[in-house]
Amino acid sequence: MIQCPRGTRDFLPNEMERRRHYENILRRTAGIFGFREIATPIFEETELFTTRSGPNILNEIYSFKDKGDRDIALRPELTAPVMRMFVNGMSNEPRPLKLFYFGQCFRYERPQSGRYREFFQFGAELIGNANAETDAEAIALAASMIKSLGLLDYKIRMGHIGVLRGLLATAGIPRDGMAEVLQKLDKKLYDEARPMLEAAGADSDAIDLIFKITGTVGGKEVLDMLDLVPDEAASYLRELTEILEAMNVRNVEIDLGVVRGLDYYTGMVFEAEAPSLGAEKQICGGGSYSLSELFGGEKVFSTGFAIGFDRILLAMEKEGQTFEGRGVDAYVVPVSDDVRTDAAKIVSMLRSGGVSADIDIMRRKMAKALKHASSVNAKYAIIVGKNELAEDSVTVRDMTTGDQRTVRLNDLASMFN
RNA sequence: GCCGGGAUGGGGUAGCUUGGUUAUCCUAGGGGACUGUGGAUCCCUUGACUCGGGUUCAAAUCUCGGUCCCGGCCCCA
Repeated sequence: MIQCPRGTRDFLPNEMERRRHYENILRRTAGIFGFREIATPIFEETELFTTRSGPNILNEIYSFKDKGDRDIALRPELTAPVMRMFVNGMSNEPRPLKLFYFGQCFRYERPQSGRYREFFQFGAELIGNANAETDAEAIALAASMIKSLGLLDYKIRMGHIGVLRGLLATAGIPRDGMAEVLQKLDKKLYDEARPMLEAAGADSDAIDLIFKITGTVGGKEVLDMLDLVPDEAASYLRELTEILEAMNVRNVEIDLGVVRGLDYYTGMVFEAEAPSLGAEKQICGGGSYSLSELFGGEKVFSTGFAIGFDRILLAMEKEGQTFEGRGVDAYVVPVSDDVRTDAAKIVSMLRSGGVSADIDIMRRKMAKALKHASSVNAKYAIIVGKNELAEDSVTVRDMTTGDQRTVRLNDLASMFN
């Protein structure tokens, strides 16, 4: 038997219906915020991703030569493709551009809980400016999306990449040595970060300050600590916080230890996590960045984020949230073989009227057909028999209550509106 | 890349330690009992030992390797 390739999944009808349901909630929410959907190719020239993230990602992506000897890669994320699209064809559009996408991405990684080789991301990019309003809009959308799905246990943390970089630079940490330290600070592994900072020549006062600032998480009061390190980031975050409050986004914690893995983030960065997911708990990540110039365009500041759709669904499952699929509205049951043609006319009439309608095509006897209607969650069974047809009518059975009544064919479609 | 646990009909499982008849049970699918009324009951039926090698008279069971799944580490653009 042939299995799914490692790290991929089949989605059966029930699961697919559930996924579509939540996808559409996200689409609607993005639309409410004035974002418009786009789509880019599943595969791109490999160079797009190495330009963005460096040659090392080749180990982590699906890349290959096509028959024309082109270097091709399955997209591992969507920010780079969107920025490519922007540079190629949208750079003269009125700004800001507010774009969102939903699609699968591929990474060649060891699968585990909440991590697949084919996974789905829902994301948004706001292209055009680097200011607090832009960042607030992006965070507000992300927060609203998570909320609209109905996830209960999660938190959003917001920081500023400039604060930490500034602190580390002041402490004398060379730029190329920052990544490793930042990573430890992000996870709040101070015991591991301290020797690294000491080795780089930072004195203990500087280290204490770094730990204090990255270790405090909370509301606006956290910003007061920034007085210790005068920086434009402080006033920027104050402004951003104010706008978020005005937009009624109140569940965002300030955490100056938030670090995103990539260099191209320029200012605000944020993440959302669902604690129930354990190791792969991050469900959303983003920030403000500048990428377009890497792809040959002018330099334009953007803010974007991506939501891990599979993970957020997983988190909702862990919260015990269930999804009830919808069956058809009407299931047409011919009482006997000699009325099958009439039954076909009736199901066709219903469908023309926009009613989701199904019909027995297994040539089952009536009792079995009703049983089947029940097992596919039909709301009503439309029983087509000779007696009723003589009066241009059918019997409509409510499958939940068992109530039956006779309905004239002319009135049938309208009873579903 | 590293560590651990797994894989038995479509789904869920028993059997494995101690190799031995036709591989257990529940559920699901198809048909029937029921000639115009579902979810009940009964009967019939479909359908599985992850793959490959080894040990053995004999392997679901022991052994080695592959594949895939689950959990953790690393990483996470």
